[in-house]
Amino acid sequence: MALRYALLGLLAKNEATGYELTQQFKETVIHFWTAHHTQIYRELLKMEEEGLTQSKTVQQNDYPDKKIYAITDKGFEQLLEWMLNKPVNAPKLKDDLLLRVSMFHFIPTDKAINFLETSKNHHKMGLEMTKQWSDDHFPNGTYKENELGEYLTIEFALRYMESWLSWCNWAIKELKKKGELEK
Amino acid sequence: MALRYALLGLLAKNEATGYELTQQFKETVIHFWTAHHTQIYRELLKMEEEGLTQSKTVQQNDYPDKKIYAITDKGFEQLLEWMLNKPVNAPKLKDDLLLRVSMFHFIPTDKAINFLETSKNHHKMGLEMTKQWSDDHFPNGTYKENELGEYLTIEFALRYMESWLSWCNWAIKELKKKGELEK
DNA sequence: CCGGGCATGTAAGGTGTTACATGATTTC
DNA sequence: GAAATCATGTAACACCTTACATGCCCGG
Repeated sequence: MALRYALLGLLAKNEATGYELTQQFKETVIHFWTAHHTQIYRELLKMEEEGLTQSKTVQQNDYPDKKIYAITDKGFEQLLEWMLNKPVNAPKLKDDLLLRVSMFHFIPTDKAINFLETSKNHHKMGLEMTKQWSDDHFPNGTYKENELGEYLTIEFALRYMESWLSWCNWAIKELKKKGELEK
Repeated sequence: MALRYALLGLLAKNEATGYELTQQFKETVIHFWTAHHTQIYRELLKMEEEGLTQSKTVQQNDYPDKKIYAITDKGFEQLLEWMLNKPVNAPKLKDDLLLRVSMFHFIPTDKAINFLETSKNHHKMGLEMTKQWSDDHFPNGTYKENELGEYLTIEFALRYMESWLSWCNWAIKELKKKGELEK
């Protein structure tokens, strides 16, 4: 059900196509919620059936036709009802890399270090890009009224990645310490 | 497929029942992978069929019978094959609270602060419990050979929760600042 | 006497992933 | 000449969640 509210939240700010919503997911929502485009399109169809959104199809000459979705009053009501009155579920993480880390005692120390170095680079790039995005959208820490949510969650994402990197450096040090002892 | 490897990883350390594996998930794995007991039982059945585990049933007088699973050589081979040669998937987070935070501009500031205060308490308790667990299992930062993975991932969990708390305090301050301006 | 722990599971439904399909235009 | 972008979706399958079921023991 939560994907639905994520989409309604975005549509409450601006009408958009499924494609645009997918892009927005990749830019900002991905830091706390993941979804594929196939899932987004499916959910948009269901919401339209239930009267939470309304769409208009726009013909284009050079590109495929597009379908612009807008939230309805009923949709916004249900969004607020969920936000204010539904229980907050516990967060769920699925981290493939950490799962491997939890079994590092089964593999050679140098391979373990390798995994962490690769992951460190990914997170470094992610941090750089998110920082850039944040600077572009909130110059000097200023934000518009309807950007409060984004402003708060992007800061979360930045801190999360920084904390990841610092943990990663610590873990690499621990493994190198262990590697030295093995020689 | 990853749940399977999480279970094999635990079984490679100690044979265990589905129930015990569920407990272990709640204690340590939950910091980077979530699974319900129903999923765990089903996966154990499938793995047995494929010869990755072997089980023996133990009769008990006061409690229900239990089924103790052990990893097979084939199971351990496949675990290593996955660890070393399969691509590492991107991490996936689903955080209901952050999803709401991303829409805080739709609700009154005091309600938003309330959400954060509640969540802060949850994370505080989680941090306390995890700290306790960590101190019990790794006194003075010492760990046994086959505990390396747990040692590294528990440190991750501690840092994650600390970073969460510090973000939460920052966000509450931002909201209070905003609340003042609105008066 | 009620709730929680012990211990296992089935069944139904909801959510997520992967592969495929279309087809023009722009960029390397 | 190949790949990416725009834009939408279907179908099949894999995975996850929720509700239900059993039944005894122990502590408050």
